[in-house]
Formats: sequence, structure tokens, C-alpha cells
Amino acid sequence: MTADKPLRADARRKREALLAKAREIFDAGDFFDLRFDDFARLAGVGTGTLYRHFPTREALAEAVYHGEVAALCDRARQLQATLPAAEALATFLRGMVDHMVAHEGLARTLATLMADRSGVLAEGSRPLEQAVTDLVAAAVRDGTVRDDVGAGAVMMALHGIGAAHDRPGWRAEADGVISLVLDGLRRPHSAQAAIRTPSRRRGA
Amino acid sequence: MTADKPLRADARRKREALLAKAREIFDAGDFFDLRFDDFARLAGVGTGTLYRHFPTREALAEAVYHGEVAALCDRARQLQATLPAAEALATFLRGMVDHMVAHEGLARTLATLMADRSGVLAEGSRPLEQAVTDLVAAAVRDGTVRDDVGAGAVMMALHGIGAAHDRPGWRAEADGVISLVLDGLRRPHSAQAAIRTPSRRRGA
DNA sequence: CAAAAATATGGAGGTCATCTCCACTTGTCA
DNA sequence: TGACAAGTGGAGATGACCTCCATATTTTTG
Repeated sequence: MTADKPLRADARRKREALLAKAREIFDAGDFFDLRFDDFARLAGVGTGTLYRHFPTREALAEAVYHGEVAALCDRARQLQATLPAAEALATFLRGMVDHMVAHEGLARTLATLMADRSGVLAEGSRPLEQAVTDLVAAAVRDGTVRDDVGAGAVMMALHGIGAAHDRPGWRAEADGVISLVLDGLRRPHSAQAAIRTPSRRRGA
Repeated sequence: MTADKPLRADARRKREALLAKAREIFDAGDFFDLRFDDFARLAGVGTGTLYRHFPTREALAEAVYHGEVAALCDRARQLQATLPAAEALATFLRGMVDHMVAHEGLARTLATLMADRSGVLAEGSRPLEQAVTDLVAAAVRDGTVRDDVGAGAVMMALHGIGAAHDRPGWRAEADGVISLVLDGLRRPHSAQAAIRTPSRRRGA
């Protein structure tokens, strides 16, 4: 699967050009206003070449996303190495929002393409999910975070944030979601099952 | 905007046929495998007629979504009238997950179309958001829920749940998100600012 | 009730983005 | 340097989307 064969010098150059242009256009938010062919032209590449490297819009997005995810994972590891678990998790999640703000167009574009069912992009999120899982696991070991919820739920919440990028008060709401998640993750000190599941009575 | 002119008997019938077929196909998850033209044929309607009633896939989805939202809002009002605020909110949110489970294809399809930037569908969510806002507001008045987060954050989380329908342990994770949100919403009894915002120090 | 006016229908065909294919160029290896 | 492999680009086939209008159906009017 991950068998990367050595690309010819030439090919690597074109590929980089495509990725660079893609990053730029994603970030500007213009990706969907563009014929895919024209995108090739913009990157200084023929149609055939574009399709050889990236058979679909999704494939292109995946490649861009890959770099993004790698950077975020690095950051996660770094935080985990230098901060107490709970704080590392909090800082990382807050940082995600900052990052999305800084690259709004990119986030929006990726979120849109993610939604086109296919799971291709979801696949690429795995390393990120692993990083979040690690952060959560560490905090659980510390005893600062409950152990009955799992990182998947956090990923869902993050996805919700990323997908809603056009809401009016986005930034504030995004911070709100993070607050809810972080506070919700805090290990319930006493047995205060206040709201929690109302034991799902009668259907309907 | 909401000026509904009386449709000719004939027209109403075709429109209903389209909506019915749409519901069916959405629910089956086959909507995107279908040429829009063919969808018309399936509903027993000519292409022109389809386009007259619903100029785009999004428009069609919006109409279906409208009914869905109306039903959910009714449910919200009903809960609010018969249960303590906090419990009404919890029951409603848990019920949303049940509902999504029962109509997986529909949820997935709508989420996908929502993502295609355009905000058309987001518009249709407003009544639903209002309902959630009301539920939250009531709970805030009760003093059971914090007042610094707002319903928008809850909507984001819900959207995240709906958009992630193809994850392996979806149901469990969805319940997890709801748990986080509900617990996160609980008014912090004492001044226990444990994890909360690390006061956003140095950028990056 | 008949005829006119208004409203709606359906599907043939134009338009345009997507993607394939292959004659040609560029890079690599001995 | 020559020969083979690897890659390129863009013309054109393909097929989905949407428009347009001659025809059909419903409603209104005399």
C-alpha cells in the first residue's frame, strides 16, 4: 500500500507544483469554482499529467491533507512530551481551532471533500486520531479524564467544528464546543450522575 | 420568501411523488449513484418537471430536510412541555442519535449535501437550532446548565455526529459525544476551573 | 357546459466539465 | 552517447446536467 516507488526527477517536480498550487487554491477557497482541467493549467501542467498524479479531486485533497495531518501529529507529540497530560490535550484542541482559523479556506475545502462519502479522506485522519487517542489515554492514566468515552467522540466533535466553517459566530461556537468537550471529559469527581443518560426509557 | 402560491392539483401530485421517491432513495443511500435525470424517471416524472420543482439536488434535499426538521421541532416542544428542562434537553439529544440510527441513509445524504458549501441547507436548520436554543435556555434558567456556551456549539457537535456516519463504532461514539456535551454543559458547581482554557498563552 | 386562459408536463438536444488515449518529449542507465 | 523507460500534454470522446417549447391538463369564465 505504502510502497513508494522512486519517481523520476521530472515527475516529482510536477507533482510538487501541483501540490503547491493546490494548497494555495484550497486556502483561497476557490477550488470549487475551478474546472479541474483549468487547475492543471494554473499549476503549469497538462491535463493528462494532473490525472496521472491525482485521479480525482479527492485524491488531490488527500495528499494535501496528509501533510497537514503530519504537522498536527508532530505538534501533538511535542505537547505530550512537555506538558501534563490534561493540559497537553486542552492546548492541542484549542490549537486545532486556532489552526482552522488561520487556514479557513483549507479547512472548509477539506471538510467539503470529506463529506463526499468515500472515506478516502477519513482514512487519512487515522494518524491524527491516533494522536488524539494518545493524548486522551495519557490523561486517563493521570486520572484527570474519564475512561468511558474514547477519542472517537472527540474526533466527531472536531469534525463538526471543521464542517461548520460558514456559521456566523464560528470562532466563538468552536471554542464553545471545545469547552464542552474538555469539561465533559473531566472525570466526574463524586457520583454526580445529574443529567447523564436518563436510562433511555420508553422508545419513541 | 415564504409566499406559497396555490399549486395546480396536478402539480402538487407530481411534487409529492418526487418528495416521496426522494425520501426513499435518500434513506437507501443511493442518491449519489443516480443521474439526476434518472431520478426523475424513477419518480414517474419528466426531466423538465423535476427541474421545475427542484432546480438542484440541494433544493430537493432541502425540501426533504424541511419535513424532518419540523418533526424534530415538534418533538422538542413536546419534551419541553412535559419534562424538567435539563432532562428535556438530554432526552432530546439522545433522541437525535436514535433518530439518526433509524434513518442512517437520510442522515448521511443530508450531511453530504450540507457540506457542499452554499449554506442552503444550513438555512433550513434554523428552526431546529431555535428549538435547541429554547431547550438550552430553559435549562439555563433552571440553573442546571451553564450560560456561557450557547446552542450553536451544540449544533456543531450534532453536525459532527451526523457527518461521521461511516465510522466503525458510530453509535457508541455518537453517544459519547452527547455524553461529553451534556456533562460539559452542566453548570460548574464550585469554582473548579480544572482543565478549562489554559488562558491561551503564547501563540503558535 | 364549452371554450379560453392559465398552468404544468416531458423529453429531445445543446452545452460543458471530465477523463482517456497516444504520439511525442524528457530523464536514466550502461 | 545511444537506447530504453518513464512521463507529458492536449485533442477529442463521453456522458451528465439543464433548457426550451410543443403538447397536455386544469381552472376559470361567459
